[in-house]
Amino acid sequence: MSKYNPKKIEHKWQRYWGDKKLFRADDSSNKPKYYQLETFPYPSAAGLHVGHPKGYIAEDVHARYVRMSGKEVLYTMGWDAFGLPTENYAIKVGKSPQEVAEANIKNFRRQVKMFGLSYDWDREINTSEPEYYKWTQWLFLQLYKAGMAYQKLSKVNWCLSCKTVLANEQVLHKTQNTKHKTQTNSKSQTQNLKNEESVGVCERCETPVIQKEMKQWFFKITDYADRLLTDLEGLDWPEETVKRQKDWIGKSEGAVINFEISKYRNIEISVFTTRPDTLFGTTYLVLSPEHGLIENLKFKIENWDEVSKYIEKAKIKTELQRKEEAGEKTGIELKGVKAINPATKEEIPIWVADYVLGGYGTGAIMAVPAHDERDFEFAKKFDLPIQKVVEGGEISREAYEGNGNLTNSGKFDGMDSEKAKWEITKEVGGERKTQYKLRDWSVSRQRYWGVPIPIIYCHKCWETLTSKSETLNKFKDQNFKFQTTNIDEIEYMVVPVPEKDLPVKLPKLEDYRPKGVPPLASSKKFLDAKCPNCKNTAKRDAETLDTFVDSSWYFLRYIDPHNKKEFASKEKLKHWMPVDLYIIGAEHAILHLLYARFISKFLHDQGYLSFKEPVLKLRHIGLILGADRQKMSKSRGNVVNPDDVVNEVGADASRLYWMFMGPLEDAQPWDIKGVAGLYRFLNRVWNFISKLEEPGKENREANKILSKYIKEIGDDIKNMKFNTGVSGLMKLLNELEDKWLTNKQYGTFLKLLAPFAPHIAEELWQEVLGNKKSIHLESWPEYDETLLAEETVRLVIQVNGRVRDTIEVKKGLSEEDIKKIILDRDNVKKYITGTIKKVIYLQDRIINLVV
RNA sequence: GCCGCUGUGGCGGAACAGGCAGACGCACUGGACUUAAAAUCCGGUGGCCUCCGGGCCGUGCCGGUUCAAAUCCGGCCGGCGGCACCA
Repeated sequence: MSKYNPKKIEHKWQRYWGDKKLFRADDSSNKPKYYQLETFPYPSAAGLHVGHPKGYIAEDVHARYVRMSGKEVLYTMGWDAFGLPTENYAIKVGKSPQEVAEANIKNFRRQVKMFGLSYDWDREINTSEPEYYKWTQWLFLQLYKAGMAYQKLSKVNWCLSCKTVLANEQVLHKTQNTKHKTQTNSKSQTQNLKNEESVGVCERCETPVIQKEMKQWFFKITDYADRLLTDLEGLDWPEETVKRQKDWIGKSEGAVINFEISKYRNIEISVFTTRPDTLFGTTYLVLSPEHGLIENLKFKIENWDEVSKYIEKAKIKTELQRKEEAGEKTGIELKGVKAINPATKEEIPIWVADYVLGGYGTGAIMAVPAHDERDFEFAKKFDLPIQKVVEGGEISREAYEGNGNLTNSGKFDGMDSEKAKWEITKEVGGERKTQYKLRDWSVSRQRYWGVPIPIIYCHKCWETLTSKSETLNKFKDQNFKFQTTNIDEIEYMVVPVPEKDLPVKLPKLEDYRPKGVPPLASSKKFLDAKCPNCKNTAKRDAETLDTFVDSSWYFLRYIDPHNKKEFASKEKLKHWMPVDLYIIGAEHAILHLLYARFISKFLHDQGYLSFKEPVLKLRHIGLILGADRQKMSKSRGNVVNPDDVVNEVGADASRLYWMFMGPLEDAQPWDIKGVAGLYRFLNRVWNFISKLEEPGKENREANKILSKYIKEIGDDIKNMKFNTGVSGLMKLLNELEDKWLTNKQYGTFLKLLAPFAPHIAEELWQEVLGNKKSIHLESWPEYDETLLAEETVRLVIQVNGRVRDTIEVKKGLSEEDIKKIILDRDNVKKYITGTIKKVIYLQDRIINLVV
């Protein structure tokens, strides 16, 4: 008998499955479809780390089980290849991003393949290939046509020295004082950090980063806010993920109320409030530094110098700094102007403060210090009046934010605040309004390694447009909601690249380093374009799309990855979508999933898709931590490379170990020592072949045991409890160990093992048992109910709630039967000191005698 | 600060839906085999006490509900993650 040698068999079967295309997803199969999706990885230079395989193996075990259960499974892999880290790495090593990405993908593919995952490799995609990004650009154009893609000025992180936009993750959060590394108490360390002033600096040159307004493309995701919220109902998603999406969308209901400016009654300040019932308690207004009205009031503001200085300072603060300072209120009064409270008709002061955000609501608030904690703090600091208008708690040290009956509110006194909200809104001519925190999705990136934005800017068209109305009509015919833009003081017509000209290919460059303009702008060949409309010279948009756009629709491309006419055929989409199971890290709970849902809804509205929600069932994978229980990172030096693990014990034992470590969604520390147990287990499976029995001498007891575990292990996989599934296999083998099995019985065992350890199962199935077809084409075994019913159970006997005895009994006995049997037992009699007052009996499980 | 998750042996974890806490594995340990070691196989392993029959305690802490609590309720403490002035 040969010894178990994973190296010898694993590669062999991987090639066999690949050559036979065993896991090809058949579009025209008449089996029920099942679409399984997992995060397609970002192929970094570092290669796979041990966190990746956890989700992949779990999906593979599940996919193999679902196939054995008679479904046609679509399960494949691709590469989210565009993105900043690759570009930066390429610059660092002096290669092109194309070369780097290609090498990374090659390495990732090799690593992924060594686990023997049952992907349909014919559907592999790569977001950085023109065949893919052509459709990303097409998607952009559809959004543009529908008026869902537009340009506006927006704040970006800008490094004055590198002259480039920085992503949030490129802004280092640097503290002014040096950290004391000897400090061991983590609590006091956090305390220290909080007291230090921090600034955002460029990761490359350490120059402080400022906020700069730049023209950026946005997708109008806010149009879908309400549907993104309500359609979350009914999805089989982790509760916390649904909640986080809801919080992110941030729906709040309130009213917009206008305040007149005293003496200048034609100017009004609009505020959004969720508490119009507290209007009588509004003792001042606050504008955000960005508020447009401030400039309008310039000549009426007596302390303009101070005000403009405050505003300038506030504007260059990075988002990080603003977050840091949260709680420390600053602000300045606009002297010389007053607003009129529409409820009390009294004059109230107007302030500017950066605790009011420009991007939310109307960028201005009515301050009710008695009933809002932030207003309260501000009022205390600047000595502003506090007027209580809701009967509730004391207002001395903090605001009362609850509901109650009104007071000091004229004719509304005594009214319940919920009711008063809308009564008061009506009284002052306000308007009920629903507000969302969700902002439009900024998609422009001033970087090279991404999808070029398929837009051309034409000055000539703009000139004609403004002089001749027939051009205008021409654009109308094209069904575009036409837009114009201003770049460096020159006006342009925004002309979308015609679909027939897609893809706009990403050119190779000499130099990828940022130089103040996007890298693509330095390529004259790329930049110069013929206007598709007037045929004159025009220029291309030189920026690229956020990589979240690439990944917002990749699961649609898997369905029809080689389609040259459409992003995917309608029939195929209808057949395979929506996704039946998506396993993804919790870090993607908001952005990626929100964007994917948004794009699906958009394409649905455009008539391309027949479903509203792309993912029916979602599960998260927990992190694999280092042996030190810290997040794995290069700097901590606790990173484990999966290559080493697979080299050591083979793919099957590794797969089992990943699954055995613990629940899928929990984080677990990596402990290589644990792998040994799984390797031992597989050896025992292998060595069992010396105990195979002739047919006809089937051991009935073994069938009972098998039946029990067919059910248990199948249920575990279905419920994605892979850890107990593996322990089930071990228990099963332990229980079979002293028995002889027929080939058929051993084959049943191998089928249960097959989803978890596909190579060894295949080897034993074909080479030892002599089967001619792959075990992975077999059906999941059926269990015998009558055998399950024959099993005896161990009944627990309690007296006064304490376990005093156990007894082996047939299933299904009545309380009377049980009592007859147990009352004679010494262990029971011993504890029954008086009369039995009460008996609690749970059939086949427990009997409790209360005396 | 707010929100979410989480706390079980030396370790990873198990325990249907309130019903034997610690399955399964790691590590450790006793034995068999071996000249020896490795591998393998058989056994032990929460703590304390024991007259060796067993008894008591035990799932972060305090209290409650129940015949019965790791599980349900109230309060507190620790760990992890997310959000962060959203009017």
